[in-house]
Amino acid sequence: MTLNKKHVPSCSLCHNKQDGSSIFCCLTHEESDTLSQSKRNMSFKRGQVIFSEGNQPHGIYCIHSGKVKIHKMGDEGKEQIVRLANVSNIIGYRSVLNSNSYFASATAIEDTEVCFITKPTIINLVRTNTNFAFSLLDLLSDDLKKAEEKITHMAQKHVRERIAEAILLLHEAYGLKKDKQTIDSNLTRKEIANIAGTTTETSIRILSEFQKDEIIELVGKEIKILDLKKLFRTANIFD
Amino acid sequence: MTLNKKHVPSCSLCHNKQDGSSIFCCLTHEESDTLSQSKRNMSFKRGQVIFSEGNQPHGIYCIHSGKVKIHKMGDEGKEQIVRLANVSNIIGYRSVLNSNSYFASATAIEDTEVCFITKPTIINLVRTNTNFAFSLLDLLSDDLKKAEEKITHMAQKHVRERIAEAILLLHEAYGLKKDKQTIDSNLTRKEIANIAGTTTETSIRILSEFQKDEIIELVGKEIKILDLKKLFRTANIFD
DNA sequence: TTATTAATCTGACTAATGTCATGTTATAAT
DNA sequence: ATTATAACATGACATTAGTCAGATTAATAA
Repeated sequence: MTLNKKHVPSCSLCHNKQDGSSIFCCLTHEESDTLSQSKRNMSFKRGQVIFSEGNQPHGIYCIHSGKVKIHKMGDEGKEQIVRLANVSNIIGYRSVLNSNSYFASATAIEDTEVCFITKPTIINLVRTNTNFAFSLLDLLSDDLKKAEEKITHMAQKHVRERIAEAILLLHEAYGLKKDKQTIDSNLTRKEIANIAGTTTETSIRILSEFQKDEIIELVGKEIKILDLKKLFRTANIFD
Repeated sequence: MTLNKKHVPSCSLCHNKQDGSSIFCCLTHEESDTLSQSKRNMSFKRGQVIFSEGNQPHGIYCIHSGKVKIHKMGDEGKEQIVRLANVSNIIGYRSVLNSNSYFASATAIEDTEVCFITKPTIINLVRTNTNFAFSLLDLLSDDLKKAEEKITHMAQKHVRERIAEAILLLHEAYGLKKDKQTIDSNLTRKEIANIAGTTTETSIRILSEFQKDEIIELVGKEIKILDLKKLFRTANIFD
């Protein structure tokens, strides 16, 4: 990890706030400026760990560029990916808010720049800006909803459905490349397996089944979505 | 469901706040009084639905007495139990906080009295009492932590481990009867299966395996814990 | 009380998915 | 460019857990 100040604009100018989905949208100019001054910029190469399960959190990370996976270690040392984070997402906030150690790790899945905001800064914003508190409540509620949905799916769906769902998650989290077909993510078959809760072999087998069924096309490790509707049907998701 | 005013004390006197774990502990006397005046008391018989997946939430429920299961419907109509709530727990807050419809249902698993607090009251408390906001953030963070832990376990553990974990959850959520051995819950084998994400038959089979292994004793539908350590080991949980 | 339904239990069988072995193809490092 | 390592791929087999059927017991309603 390297510290750097270049290229990262002040929070008030940050282009990642433009779409209105950031929790920092509700800040006043003044608050944004304070945030800018107190934050630190960090860079992580693909594969580098941003924070680690069991460690003590000292702040939250706002992804300025790049992609990150949030993952937990299972009993037999098998990784479970519990969330995928993209540009403008914040990570590590759960542990900051209830003063536990990190219960999951975050690893850059491509070169990533983050802004690190210290815990006191966040706590202070919650105290002084009610809208910020509501944004955080909203974010957590949404994560909880998704997590409990996933519990149900993990418990009840077959691997084939879960793999389809994993591809849909990739699609939702990282979108498509300029060709408007290829998923903009370089996750390995093993990592896809670790989202769906299965083995690498099964993940490989089912992905090539999907290819045979003309739902997706595999170009190296890249995945082209040929039939999104069929993919939804395969995942058994109707909404 | 029936409305009643009897037997339920004012919020400031509520014995369920005594242990300090309630999110309402941080309220001032004045706030507690306002809360008391605005709340409504409701009773539900065993099996009655408190709120239903898909409906619009208008407030949160604080359990004054009784026990409640929070459950979602899976694709094939199979129930998944995602949380268990006991006296002093609040339910239905997730949906209130991000204005979605309920994504899960709540059903009384024994006769239950709840206090219903309207959404505006809650929103107002978040606005005016920072500690209350932090309590909610803490609660949500904790639920999210548990949920993501469960995703990992659902994905990676065998049914035997998940059933053991389900019994530990019952133990944690509802504790033991006066004999200090019998779990204080009347869930059916099917419901235990619906916590662990398996079938009724498998749940029955594995429970009697546990009995043969002298981990538990089955007395009708009641479960006596004979060897808690062994149960933890069977669940593959070490903390 | 009796009838009805729901819950528990067991066995036999089947389907789903994990495991192991092995080979090939990318990717990264020297 | 060459080697080493990780990712991808496929087959054979083993194991786990689900399905189906049928019997018994407990709980509930008429």
